[in-house]
Amino acid sequence: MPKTEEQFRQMRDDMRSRILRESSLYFAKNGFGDTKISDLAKHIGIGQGTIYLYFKSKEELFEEIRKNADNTNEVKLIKALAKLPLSAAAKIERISAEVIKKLEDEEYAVKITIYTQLLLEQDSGLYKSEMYEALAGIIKKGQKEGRLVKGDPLMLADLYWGTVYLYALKKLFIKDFKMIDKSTLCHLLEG
Amino acid sequence: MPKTEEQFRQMRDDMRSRILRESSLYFAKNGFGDTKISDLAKHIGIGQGTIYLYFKSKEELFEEIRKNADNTNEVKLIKALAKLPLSAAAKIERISAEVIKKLEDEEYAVKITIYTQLLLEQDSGLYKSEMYEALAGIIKKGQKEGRLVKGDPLMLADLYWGTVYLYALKKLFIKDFKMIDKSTLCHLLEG
Amino acid sequence: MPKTEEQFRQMRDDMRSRILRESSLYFAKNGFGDTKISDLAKHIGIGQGTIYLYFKSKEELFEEIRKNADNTNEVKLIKALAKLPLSAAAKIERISAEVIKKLEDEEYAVKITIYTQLLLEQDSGLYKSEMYEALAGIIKKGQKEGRLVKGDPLMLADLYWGTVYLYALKKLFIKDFKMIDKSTLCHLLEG
Amino acid sequence: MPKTEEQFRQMRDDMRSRILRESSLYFAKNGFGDTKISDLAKHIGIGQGTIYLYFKSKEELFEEIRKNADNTNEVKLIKALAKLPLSAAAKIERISAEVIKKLEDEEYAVKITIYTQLLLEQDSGLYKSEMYEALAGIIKKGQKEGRLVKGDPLMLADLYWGTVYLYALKKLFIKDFKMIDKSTLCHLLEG
DNA sequence: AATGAATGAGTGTTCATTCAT
DNA sequence: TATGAATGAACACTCATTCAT
Repeated sequence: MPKTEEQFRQMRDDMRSRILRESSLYFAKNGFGDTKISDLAKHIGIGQGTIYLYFKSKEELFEEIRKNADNTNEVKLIKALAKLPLSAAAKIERISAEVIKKLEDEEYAVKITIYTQLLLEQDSGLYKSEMYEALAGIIKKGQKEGRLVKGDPLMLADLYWGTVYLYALKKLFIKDFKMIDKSTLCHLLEG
Repeated sequence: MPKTEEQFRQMRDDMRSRILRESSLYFAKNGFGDTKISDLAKHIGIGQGTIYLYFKSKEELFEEIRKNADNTNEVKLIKALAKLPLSAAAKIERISAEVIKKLEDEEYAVKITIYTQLLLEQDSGLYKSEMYEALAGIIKKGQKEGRLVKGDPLMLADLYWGTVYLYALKKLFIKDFKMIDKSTLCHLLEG
Repeated sequence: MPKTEEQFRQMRDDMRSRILRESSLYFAKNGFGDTKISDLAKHIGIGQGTIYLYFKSKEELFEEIRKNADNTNEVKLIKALAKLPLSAAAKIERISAEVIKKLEDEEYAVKITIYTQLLLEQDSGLYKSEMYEALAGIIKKGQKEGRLVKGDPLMLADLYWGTVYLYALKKLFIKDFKMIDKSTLCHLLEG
Repeated sequence: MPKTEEQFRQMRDDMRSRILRESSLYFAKNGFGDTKISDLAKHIGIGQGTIYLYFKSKEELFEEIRKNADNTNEVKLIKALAKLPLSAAAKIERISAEVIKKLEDEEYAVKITIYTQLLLEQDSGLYKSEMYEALAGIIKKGQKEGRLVKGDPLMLADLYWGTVYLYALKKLFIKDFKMIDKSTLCHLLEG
């Protein structure tokens, strides 16, 4: 037994992450029903059986992917930003720059895609998400400062994140697409 | 039961339309792979076999739906509008008003959804669509008039229609959602 | 809809019974793990899918078969017999005649087989079965009458039914086997 | 680690025997199809791969077990006994005492179980077994001596060994079961 | 024409077997 | 030699499609 417990754990975690990562891309592009386990396994480059060593079923794998598609980092970023002594417009510029940069990474696009689709499927409305509310807070302040467009802050936040979702979709589906530029993204909220 | 030839034709056409209409909603919400014929039939309120009296296969039904999801009317509207002696801004306002009104109808939302997803799946890029090009034409003129935002007209058209797609999705998925208002939609293109 | 509700129910019940009957024979001969659904379906002469219209899973089908393998009729017979004004030896002769006659039917042999294997798998011992206890009651009386062999009545009942199980097995597995004759079966309990 | 050739051989033989012993118990209880190699390995307390160092396949392991379930010793015992100047009844008593004593050992019960099931699965009938024939020979003589029950000697031998199989099964499946006593076992054949 | 029970090709899942360590 | 993670052939199960009514 030349492997230490630690190395062993590492290998298992690596494989699990790999499956999650590759699967989320595949599911995001093809949907649940149109994704065959056999194709998925081939795409990842492992045997079908291997998937079942890490996940009980296709269903469970899918649920795990959805669970991982949280927005904790975005929320933290926005909340931290909100406290800084900057104009709302400047904050929105920072957020936009960050988001556009992150969208270069396909994994991030997948995360945005899955997260947004989750929100759509809960018919509770999109407005209960912390990410939306945090941005709405900044927008509200910006409107008082007079530099942002008028309108319900939550609806504007919704439009903003919706647009981000739009470009995440394009990232995933369209080869050689052109990313929205920062000024256009900011313009959604700016007067 | 001496029904006329005409009545027969009418009944067949009615059923065919009904299946197409209800199916397109179902496919738009659930995707192709996640839609079972048995569920679909139950949703429509007919037997599974009945679907096969009107369509050769699930695939053909889906293709028919995609074929119907054209944008001929939008293109006509925009092209007609383009020729009128109005400012680009006014034209965009007219288009926006029209689109927002049409989106009250779920069927229209389905059409927009399916059409956009079709474009996404062709990785040729979204920019070959006549609908996009027609709008881009108006934007180009508007930019010369100086009233619209700067930027590649085609990309701005893409943003515009993408946003429309976004609210079509919301219409389909979210009970009691609030539609984007005209001024916000116009603001996407206006300075 | 030319079928009445009643006819429809009848057809469903018939198919369900047919699957249960044929499956129990197949499972009894081959065991659960060695029985393939595809073989089973072929054996019954129906499609694989049909089995799943009536039973959720292979497991559930198996459980249903076990549930049906009760011994209610035997217990009733023995209890009724117990009350009659006959000698224990005569009663045992009647039971033996009945059992040997029933064993001509393969279905009965299957029932006995499955029932006995159920008892074996509960490691509670075989002695909690009503069928064993009812026979033990008759044996006890017979021992007082002096015509039966000595020994723990419950253990003798166990030997008796065990022997019946043995010949049920032979019925299922051996082509052209010779059934035990009544006098030999009775001799197990008679002095 | 300078182990001698002999020590190596010994270790290999020990492991092989251990796998055979534990597997035969497992197969006897669960059947071939219901026994998973992974469960079997866990039960034995070795890795799955280890089994394949000693046996080519699950099938071969099973065949090896069946091969070992011969009755050479019983046949020898009975044949030796047959020649002795004893009454048939005495011989049967000796056989019964021996069998009951051996059945204290679970391994012996496994052997009987597998051997009998082998006979059942050949639908050639149980009567071609040397063990059955050897006992039938003694029974035949006993009937002439007038001390044994009447009936076809081979069928009586069959009943006798079947009963032994019955108690082997109980030994394997039922915790705290009570073994048949010698007089009851002998009574099967005695008048 | 309309139905839904029946079918079997296709997909999800298991498990005997291999192989890197 | 011993291990158990990885594999893919084989099996359980689903669902698009057919067909008897």
